[in-house]
Amino acid sequence: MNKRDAAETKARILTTAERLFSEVGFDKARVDDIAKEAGVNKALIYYYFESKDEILKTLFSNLVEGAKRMLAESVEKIPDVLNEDNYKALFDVYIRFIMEKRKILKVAIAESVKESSSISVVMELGNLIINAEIENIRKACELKGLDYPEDKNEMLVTEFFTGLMPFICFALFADQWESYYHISEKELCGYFYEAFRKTHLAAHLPK
Amino acid sequence: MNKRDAAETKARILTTAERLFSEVGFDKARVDDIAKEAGVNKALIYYYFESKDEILKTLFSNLVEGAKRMLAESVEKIPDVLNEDNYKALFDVYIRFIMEKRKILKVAIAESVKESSSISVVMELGNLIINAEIENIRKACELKGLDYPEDKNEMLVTEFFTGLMPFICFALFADQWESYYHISEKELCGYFYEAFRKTHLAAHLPK
Amino acid sequence: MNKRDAAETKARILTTAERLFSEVGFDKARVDDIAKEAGVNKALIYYYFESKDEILKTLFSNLVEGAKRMLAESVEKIPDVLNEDNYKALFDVYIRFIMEKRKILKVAIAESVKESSSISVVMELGNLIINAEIENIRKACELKGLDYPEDKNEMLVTEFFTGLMPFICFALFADQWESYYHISEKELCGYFYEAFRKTHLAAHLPK
Amino acid sequence: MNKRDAAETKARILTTAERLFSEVGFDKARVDDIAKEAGVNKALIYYYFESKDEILKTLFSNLVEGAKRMLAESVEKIPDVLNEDNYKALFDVYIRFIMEKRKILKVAIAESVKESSSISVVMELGNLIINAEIENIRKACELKGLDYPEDKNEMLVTEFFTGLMPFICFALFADQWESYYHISEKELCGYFYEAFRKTHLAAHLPK
DNA sequence: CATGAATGAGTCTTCATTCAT
DNA sequence: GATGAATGAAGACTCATTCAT
Repeated sequence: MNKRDAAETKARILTTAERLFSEVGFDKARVDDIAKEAGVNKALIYYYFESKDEILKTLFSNLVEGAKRMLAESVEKIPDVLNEDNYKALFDVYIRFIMEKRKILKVAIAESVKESSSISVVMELGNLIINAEIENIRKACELKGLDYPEDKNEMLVTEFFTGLMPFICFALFADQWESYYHISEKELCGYFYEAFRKTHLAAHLPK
Repeated sequence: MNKRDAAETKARILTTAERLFSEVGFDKARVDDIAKEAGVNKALIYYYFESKDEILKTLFSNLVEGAKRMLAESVEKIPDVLNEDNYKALFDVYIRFIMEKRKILKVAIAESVKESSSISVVMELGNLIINAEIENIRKACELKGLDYPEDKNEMLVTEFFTGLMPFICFALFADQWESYYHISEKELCGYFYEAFRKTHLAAHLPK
Repeated sequence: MNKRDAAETKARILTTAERLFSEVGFDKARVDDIAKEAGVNKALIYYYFESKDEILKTLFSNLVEGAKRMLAESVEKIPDVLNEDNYKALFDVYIRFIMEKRKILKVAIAESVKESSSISVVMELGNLIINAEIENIRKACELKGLDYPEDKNEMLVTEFFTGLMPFICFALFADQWESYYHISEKELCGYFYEAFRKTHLAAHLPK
Repeated sequence: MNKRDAAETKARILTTAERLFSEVGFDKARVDDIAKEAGVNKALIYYYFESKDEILKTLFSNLVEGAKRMLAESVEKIPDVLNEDNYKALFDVYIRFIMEKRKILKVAIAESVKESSSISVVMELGNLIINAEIENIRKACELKGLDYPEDKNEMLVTEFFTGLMPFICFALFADQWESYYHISEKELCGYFYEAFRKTHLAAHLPK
């Protein structure tokens, strides 16, 4: 096999692992099943990864890298986030990102909640995103000549718990919500934007 | 041993299981360890519970029962939730509940995120709480002679994703937050109230 | 099962492990096979022993204990070892001990030769035996009014490499020798005593 | 690569395997590690050797060939072994050989002790050496006009268990002995010669 | 109620060996 | 000769659960 194929094989292992981890949880996912469903020999998994743990770490660091890329792109494209159209554009970028990563996000939440995970991915990822967001807001305020809220801590808390977390929870529970309340993803997403706009955006706008 | 002790033993098993489940996750928690740390013989656990799964189910249904009790009490004590003082009182009730149950909530989230859990506890619990909340708001609007928002779906989405989820995530990540950002639980809680008030309450109040 | 049986089970595991370790070597011996041949469930082995390694350690410490007991008894029963009849009696005690322990001795040698084994059992066991032997000689010299050899190091070397090692190697290779040179164990043992007497005892006797 | 390099590669594999086998034992030594430490691709090992077993066999047959060479040379150079100076010279030849081969000797002993090894290297090597030795003695007796001991079996036993085995055990345990009793290799070797001379040579000399 | 002993079905990981290029 | 990728067959250890007393 040439390098192209080798990379593809490794990627297939990662994708399969991600799916299985999210479906049954990291601990219950069997390396045997990853191998079977990825169509590779089990030992090959250990040729590419040191352990089941390392697969997870790789997935997590891919997630963080993805977030960094997403943030860099969005900061470039969307200038004034306090303008409502732009806000919607940013919302869409986030939603797309979060829905694309929903599988690994489920795993990230489940694992981050455990005591062992010293610095959990969720904290790492969260810190990244809320700081970017705060920077967005700072720049928008500057642009608009608005007062920039001075309390960094309060901003962090606001962005994390009432900004980011609703998003992540949306990724976590959108599908269950849809079947529980018999509503389509599109509708749900619409409602969610409304809810988010009225609560989170509102808090950022000048009264 | 008399019934007093038996009940106490069973409770000790549950408390220990809850702690271990939250510390390492349900799947990684070992019945052996529950036994050891609860100071009972492993076989005794199987005398009281059919299986490890049943322990979890018991914990989950205790959680739901607790939520029902909390909601019933709060509805009784706090009439107009759109009044800010009352809102703070309700916030405190919720925070106390959620922080008291943080351990089992971690497990609930981790398990609910899996595909297997057909009707996840989080959806069940969420449904309970957001409906109570909506009823609270309805009554407050009635009391105040305000227009009651007609779109039930939007309210549900709002309450779940921007109301309840921040709370639950607070329970999930408060401790990690504290050590990550070097801030005390009390301060964090203060910031969280501010954030919550500015986003969520704001959305409910007439402009 | 009562304590009698439990102890018996544990002993059966040890005996079977000892046999398998000596037959195929520690590394190639399978825990599965120990279980099967001891007639116990594999998991039970891990109920009694932490690991395959711990089984080996137990066997080794039993060997050392056995040696201590043997030495204590022989020192009590046999006073003047430089008297030839007594020397033969001591030889018989050693031969019996070494042949009884030949299985675990094979494992001990094979493992002690590896670099990992910081303080190898063979050194530990050897030290025990050669010091006892030196003490025997010292007492015999005293009894007889003979000069006691003053160089401790030379005595240690002599006892270890030309006293103990031939014995241990006898335990290691007696069976192979018998089939290679078509000679019975009894004959071989007779020749070995002669050889030992002429070399080792001779060196201790006054010229 | 030309033949020079190929031979050198093969030799490097053998040397590395010998070292690893002696350090951790044949069974625990991994072909992967041999490859890595020899700086060759793992598959290349299988180009030169049929299997891991064949590597060991090659090492063992090299050992036997080396022994034959050593014996042939010593028989040529050293005529009367019962003369003490010559005896010392022979001792030195043996010691040099045995110390040079100590690594593979450790493996040989560890493997020979197992039941599987039908005709163990140690028996083969031993037979070679003790027969040469007996022939040495026979010639020396003839030369000196001494009676040559008639019992072949007793001679074999003597040479093997009290002559060869102390030497081999010296190779096996010299390093452990040095660190255990805090003594240099040179000192140890001196003591060993004394011990050997007083026990083994003594038995061969006319009283 | 309580316990020490026992078990079946996993579950991760390893490793000698081979294949394709 | 040389190599990266791939594989089958194990192997140590685990764990929820049950049994006998």
